[in-house]
Amino acid sequence: MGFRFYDTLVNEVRPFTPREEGVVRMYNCGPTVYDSQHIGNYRAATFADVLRRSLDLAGYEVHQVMNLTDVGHLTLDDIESGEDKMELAARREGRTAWEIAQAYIDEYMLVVEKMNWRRPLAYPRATDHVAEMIEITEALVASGHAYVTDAGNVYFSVASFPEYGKLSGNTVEALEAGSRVDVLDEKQHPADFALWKRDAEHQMQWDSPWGEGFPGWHIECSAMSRKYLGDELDIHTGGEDNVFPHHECEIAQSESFTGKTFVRHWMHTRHLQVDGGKMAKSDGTFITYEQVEARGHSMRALRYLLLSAHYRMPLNFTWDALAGAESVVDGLDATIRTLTSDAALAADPAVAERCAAVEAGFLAALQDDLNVSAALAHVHDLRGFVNKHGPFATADADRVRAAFAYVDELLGLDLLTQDSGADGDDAAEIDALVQERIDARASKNWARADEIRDELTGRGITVEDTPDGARWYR
RNA sequence: GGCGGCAUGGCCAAGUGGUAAGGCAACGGAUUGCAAAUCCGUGAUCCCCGGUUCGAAUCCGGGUGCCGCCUCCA
Repeated sequence: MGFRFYDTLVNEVRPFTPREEGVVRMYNCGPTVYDSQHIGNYRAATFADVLRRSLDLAGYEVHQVMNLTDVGHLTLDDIESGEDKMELAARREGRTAWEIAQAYIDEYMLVVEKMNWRRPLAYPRATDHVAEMIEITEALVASGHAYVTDAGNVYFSVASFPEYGKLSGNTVEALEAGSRVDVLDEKQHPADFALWKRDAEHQMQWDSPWGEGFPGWHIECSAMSRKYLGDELDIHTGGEDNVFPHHECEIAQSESFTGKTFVRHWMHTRHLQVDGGKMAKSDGTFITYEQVEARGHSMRALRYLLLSAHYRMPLNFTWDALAGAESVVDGLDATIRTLTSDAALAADPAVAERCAAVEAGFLAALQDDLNVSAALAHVHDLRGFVNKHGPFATADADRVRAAFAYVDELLGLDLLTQDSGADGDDAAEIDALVQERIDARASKNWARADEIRDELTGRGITVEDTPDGARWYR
């Protein structure tokens, strides 16, 4: 069975078939780097990561690209009052737009590490691809899909693309009627959007056939996806807000330019809510990894929380929910940490059988439009099975670890490589204390035993007594 | 104002026609010197009203609430 994904274009779940067998070309709308990313942005990136990892797990060769938007992100339809996000941030922070972009890209890459998102083939920056954008814009002007105004701005003409609106369900007529923005005289239709802008105040300027200026926002994705993945993409993802106008405009540009179907499968994720309400970059109420860590939570827990809900369902972030996710991750760690094997035992056929069933069920759930919640039920089944099983034959223990490694290809929690802290500088000292406690317990000196355990606890070390002796971890 | 999505036990969250997955928390029990980890057990008729059906969380209609898009935003 192959994958089935919801396709925003047709509003239903349908079979996914890439253009080239075994290869998936996927473009993810990435961050705009004029500010820190918040956990809402993390959800979108985690969705892209889950999708990518699911395809990896199923054996596809995934050609993934995620853009970094570092220019042109302004209110395209209103040049008079519109403000470029980069320019605004530059003024706010007293730095140049270029410095702003680099600083937030650096921070984003830090989050990439923390959230354990697999790296795409490329993270192209818009400012590095202005030439490609100009190339498409020129062609669109030449073919009559775009026009140049007296002011030197270039707009795409939605009237030239009859299918405009097919992704979002908007119609050109409805957009015109519902327009809340004053129509610019220079635009032929209120829904026309900018491909190139001239603004002497703008810090970022490039030469173009229409004079110095900068590119519109939408054109970057058409240009960069084409450069790295070709004219026809298998999957294009983004947040639900990207459906309109961004992706609608990309379709118009790209398909007018190439004459081919731009994207075979459009996938969008719902926004994250916080305490039941909206969370947006423009609100100033956003939560970042810094708050999560300051509250003593791990990024693994945040990752688990964000991936545990279906991407098309609302997910309400609460600190309670994050604490719950922390418990789940701790539980998985505990199961793997306490997994024991005994070379004298004979293999139990039920182990390999159960592991295979878990893996198969896990993948099948993912193939069903990324039903991660259902997939997680299989992980918990494996966990319960292992906890109840007792010591494993060596080969069986390896099989269990392989099964956890399999699901971790998706979960990305580094389940098998958690550091127990046993190789720390003070490990020998801790071993000695643990041994002293063992002796104390043997002589029923509970006071001393508890004293030692309290001291270790204070140092962030947990001691567990088991039938096989005591063990500790940080 | 227009368009769209969602509403499942304390919390997170699957399930699109046949008598409600899974997890977290809580509580009771086992185990433990006490813990930790682990095991066993306990909870919902699915926002409200009406309809279709032998049968609905699942389909249809109405209502309420929340969210999103229409304007930069994952």
